[in-house]
Amino acid sequence: MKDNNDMPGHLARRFQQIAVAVFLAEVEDAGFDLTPVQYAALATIKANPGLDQVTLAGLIAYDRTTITGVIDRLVQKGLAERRASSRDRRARELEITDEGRRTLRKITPAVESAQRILLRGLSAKEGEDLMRLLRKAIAAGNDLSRAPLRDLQA
Amino acid sequence: MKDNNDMPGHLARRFQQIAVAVFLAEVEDAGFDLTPVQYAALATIKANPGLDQVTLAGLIAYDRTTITGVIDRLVQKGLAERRASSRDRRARELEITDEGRRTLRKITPAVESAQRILLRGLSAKEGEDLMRLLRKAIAAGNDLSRAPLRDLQA
DNA sequence: TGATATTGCTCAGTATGCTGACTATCAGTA
DNA sequence: TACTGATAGTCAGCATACTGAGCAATATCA
Repeated sequence: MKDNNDMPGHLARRFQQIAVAVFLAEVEDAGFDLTPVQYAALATIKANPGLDQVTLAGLIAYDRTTITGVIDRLVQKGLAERRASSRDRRARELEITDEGRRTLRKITPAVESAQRILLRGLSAKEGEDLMRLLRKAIAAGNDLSRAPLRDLQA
Repeated sequence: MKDNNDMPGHLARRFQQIAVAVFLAEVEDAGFDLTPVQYAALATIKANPGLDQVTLAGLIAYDRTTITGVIDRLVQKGLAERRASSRDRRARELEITDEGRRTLRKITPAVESAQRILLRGLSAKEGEDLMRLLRKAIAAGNDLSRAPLRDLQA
């Protein structure tokens, strides 16, 4: 009888569950209200000004139907803006606002703290190993989900 | 500038995303309609007949408010039964049905296949290492989520 | 025993994440 | 240029996850 602890799928779920909880706790302690998903989206918008939603989704491996709601909430919080593209009238160009920039800057220590806490049971080397193995497994399975990671086409 | 790939939290999300996609695909190929969460709950009910919902939630680290809907769906599919406890009238005792037992038996190869696919980018040793490191990180962070893993009190 | 705390469960509300369908638009080609 | 297929975005619907509140029942202890 296989135990849950022998199932990588179950370990994946647990690890993610803890990651989200730690992130939210650290960010709230810092006085902010931002989810891991919203943070990743905002940071990626900042790094790629004017990108469209599909490109953003590809860069962080979100489903295109999920990103709609995430951006809705970033816009509602005044952290990002969505405007029609002049080149392609189907597309929306995304920009970070000054408020979004400020928030990102101030929230960074909490985000980094969350990453440390998530690995607190491991030595530095073990943490590196875990990340390396996760990256490798993820790369091999990238195309198995509906929302694979995609590079910038540039 | 820290890349997403250097954030264990982001890797956790991607790994879990792929794990769910692989599980659902394998199970559907086998002709069944069961989510990873439903599978874990059903298998745990089978292994611990008559357990109550809070205990079940603790054994698989689900939130108590999440388990309600999961069990609803297992009951609706005819795979499990929920009955009032005679010892404690607040509690519900959970049982697997014959249909549930049959489903579990027939679905096992697909579930095991999903676990293999999830690690297909890794060697056997790397897969073992990944699981060991995940277990260690999870153990250290167990109490950081609202739904920690709990042992049977017996 | 009676007041208080705790526990098992449910519900409303919010945020992912997905499937599948739909509209508007664009791109390529006959 | 008219047709065809692909693409960007949205929406409805379903299944986790969680917060916080509430109800009923049990446990505890003065």
